[in-house]
Amino acid sequence: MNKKTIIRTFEKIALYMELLGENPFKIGAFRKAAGVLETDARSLSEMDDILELKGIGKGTGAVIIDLMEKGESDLLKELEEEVPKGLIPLLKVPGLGGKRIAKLRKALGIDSVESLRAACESNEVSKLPGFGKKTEENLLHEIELLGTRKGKLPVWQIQTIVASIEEELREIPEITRFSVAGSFRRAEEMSSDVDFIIVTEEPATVREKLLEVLPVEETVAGGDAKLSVLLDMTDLVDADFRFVTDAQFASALHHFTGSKDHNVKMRQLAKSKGMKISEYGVELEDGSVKTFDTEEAFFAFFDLPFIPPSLRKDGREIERAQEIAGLVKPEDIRGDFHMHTTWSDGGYSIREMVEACRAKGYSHMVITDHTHYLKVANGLTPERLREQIAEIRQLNEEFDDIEVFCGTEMDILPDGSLDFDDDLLQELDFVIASIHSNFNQSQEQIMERLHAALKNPYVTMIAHPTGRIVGQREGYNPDVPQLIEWAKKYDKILELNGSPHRFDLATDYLVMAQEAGVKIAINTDAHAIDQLDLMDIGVRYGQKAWLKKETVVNTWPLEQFIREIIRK
DNA sequence: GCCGTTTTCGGCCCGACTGTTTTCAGTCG
Repeated sequence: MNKKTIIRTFEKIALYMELLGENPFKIGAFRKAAGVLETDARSLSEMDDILELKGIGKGTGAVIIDLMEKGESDLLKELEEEVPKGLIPLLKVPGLGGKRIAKLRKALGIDSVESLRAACESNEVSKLPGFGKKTEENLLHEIELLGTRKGKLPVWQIQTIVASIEEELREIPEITRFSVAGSFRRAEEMSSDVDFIIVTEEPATVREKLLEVLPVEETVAGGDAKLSVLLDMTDLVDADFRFVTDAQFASALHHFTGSKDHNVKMRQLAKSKGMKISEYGVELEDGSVKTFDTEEAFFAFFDLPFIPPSLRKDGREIERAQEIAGLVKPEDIRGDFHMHTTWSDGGYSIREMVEACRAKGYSHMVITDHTHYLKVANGLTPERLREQIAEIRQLNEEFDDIEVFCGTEMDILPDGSLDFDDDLLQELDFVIASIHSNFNQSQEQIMERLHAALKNPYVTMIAHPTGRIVGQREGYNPDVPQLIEWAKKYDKILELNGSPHRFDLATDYLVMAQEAGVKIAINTDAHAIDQLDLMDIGVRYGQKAWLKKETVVNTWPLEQFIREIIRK
């Protein structure tokens, strides 16, 4: 028996109870119990007090005992016998929740999507109390759409969508200010929708203009407080716009940034002090509503530091609030150590990249073009690299406000050898090693390749260590705990590639790496000037792993960087 | 079902919108 099984059992029980239209708080109790086990870092064998945990009581405890003693849960078995499996997909139909499903089943014997479709078509549903013609039509419509609607979209796709919506919002004069909220603002890897907070005195006008300028496929809901639409932007995506007054902005932004669990925890905290949080402000004991100029002021009102959106997750961030001051912040970053130029597959010259980094106020940077194995990227031969080194050294003389270091992003070849000899590597300041080929090798082969790079005394860092593309490609499946152990042993940096396509290493691995005492570099891997701006989202992603400022080598002052990182 | 320095009963975050009602239930986020 392992923890995962217990968690899954709780979730299944909750699901079946939902289909039965059970008391939502009872359902919530099982979900909460699952969450308690999920967030506890210990393995099952390390938890001798599992029945004592807050959130585990008589009912949930009995399930755990059942699972431990018999390997199965009587409660779940009973539920599985009682509830037809065909009902489960019905929860995916928008507009259908546990109560309505239970009613449909009781009144009409609905036990699957198909039987619901038939009942709608023969107009039986609209005859039920609480249901009507419109509901029946909507259900039929949603059943048709079932499965065609896209699930969550990866952050890099959401980023493009957000940018194009923001362009439209800027053009509407009735909007005084706005902000994206929701999971994108929290730097989540995947989002199921996009949320915007809009300050306006004329919500109806703004709503009509939005419906005009956006590629609206369907209007889900529209009132004076919000507009919900389905947009057709390369993919179909749900978008929510909330209209608030200027005074309500900070509270609304906090509320619609979430996460849900974070909000619940904040509201419980307020409640314990006799106050009530809503998206419009904080209702005090005397019934008056206090609003805030900024989210900072909102948190300060509850004696909390500003909790960055990326950290707003399961509510535990509120208990860990005193750690936040020591975490890496975008403004701590002093340099970017992974970028490409026209020498390989980048779009801008070295000089243009340097100017762009100067404009960002960086004190140092590393140019890291590809190496000759990567022919598709016009990788540098040893000769061209030596020419590039000369050019960088000369260019560096021109600037006294930034230090430009010579680097490379060297391929680790399929046979485990490196693309350049040590003689050449030792002429460089900073050597990145990375895998761009033969992802389908066995884990042993992949690890041999990584080990070869880590053992090399001239290698500084492993870039995008797993090779994943968020929401699209798994990568080459390295044994990451082993990789972290080696990085520590050979004193190498592991990258958090801040490009939203990658976010590599992922959060859980970053936590492991930091705990192991491994240094992390957050880089943009920019192939163009504007991509240098990805540092911001990269850092915010890193905050999800509670990366401390000192863990992230990009925050180190130039002198420390030279002393501890640059090869002489 | 779980919880409790006001509690072992009565709460459990809060509000918008839709469609059904004729004041509100259900769903959603």
